[in-house]
Amino acid sequence: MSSVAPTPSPAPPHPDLPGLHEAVVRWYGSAARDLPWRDPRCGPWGVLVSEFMLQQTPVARVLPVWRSWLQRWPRPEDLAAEPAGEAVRAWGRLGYPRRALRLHAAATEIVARHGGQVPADHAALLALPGVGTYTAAAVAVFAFGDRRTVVDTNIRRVHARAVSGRGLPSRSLTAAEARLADELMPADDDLAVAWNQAVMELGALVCTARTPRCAACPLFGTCAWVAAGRPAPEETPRGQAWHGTDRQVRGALLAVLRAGTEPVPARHLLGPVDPADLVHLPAEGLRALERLNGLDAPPEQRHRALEGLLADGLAAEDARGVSLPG
DNA sequence: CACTCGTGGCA
DNA sequence: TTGCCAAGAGT
Repeated sequence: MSSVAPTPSPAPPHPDLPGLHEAVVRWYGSAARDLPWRDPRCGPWGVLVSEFMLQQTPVARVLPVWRSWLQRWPRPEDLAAEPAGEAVRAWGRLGYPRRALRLHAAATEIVARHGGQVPADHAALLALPGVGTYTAAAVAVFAFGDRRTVVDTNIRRVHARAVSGRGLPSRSLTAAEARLADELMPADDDLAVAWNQAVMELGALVCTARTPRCAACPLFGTCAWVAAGRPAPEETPRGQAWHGTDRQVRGALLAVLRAGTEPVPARHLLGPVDPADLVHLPAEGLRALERLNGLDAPPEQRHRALEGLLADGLAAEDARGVSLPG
């Protein structure tokens, strides 16, 4: 037996995993926010709705919309029973309104294929429109208590700093990162759920992107990034263009469509609009039109933005009767 | 993999 | 004031 080559033992991801788990979960117990979708009585539908809304959107802006949404549509079948346009309108100013369309489509599919109940099965969750890697894992863990690795932007940042000693994670998720996240997971089911939730909260409240509050961090003493002298990030994230792009125009068009209670002719959206020509719109719609008129984007850009909206699934009836010219 | 898709608060 | 950033998904 002495001739057998020694099996290379994989390097441990962290010198003291139990200590790491204990420190972060304990911190969560004293510092976590009291969010309604964390209430055990919330249910899978409330969790699913929250995860859709929280995609690229801060908690503070989600809270009021989430409350009114669940009050109006307490079950998937309640949402599925209404036109997708109502979902877009109720989405308000959360941004990325395609999420509203996909949430409506997900509710429809939950009714059609899962008896109106949010599926507990991870593969079934992943198959729902608008549900990707993160959201499927989050719902499986936070709504159904699965032991599954959750990786979001907060968790990636905590891992990158506290464990890997880097200023920020890379732009896109690497295989090494995913493997590290797996290796850091507690073996115990309940502790794994708490770990996922706690690391995410730590990234959201303390280990923030721009000005981390290291003095308040439970990992300050063991953080690899602090130990390395808090080196600057290796790659800086790319900016998100807005001014002068059709993205800006798209937002203005959406504001008009949301506010309108009557069908809005497409020609009113494509060029400068005389508000006197649209007296049937409520005040909010008029203000949105004034904003649209104030944009410096050329008419061609407005055409492309409107066509982009329609291509995204804002069909005529969904968007209160918008029709293309001609 | 790089790119796009809204919106608003804050450093 | 301007740019960064936020519980991603789909292509």
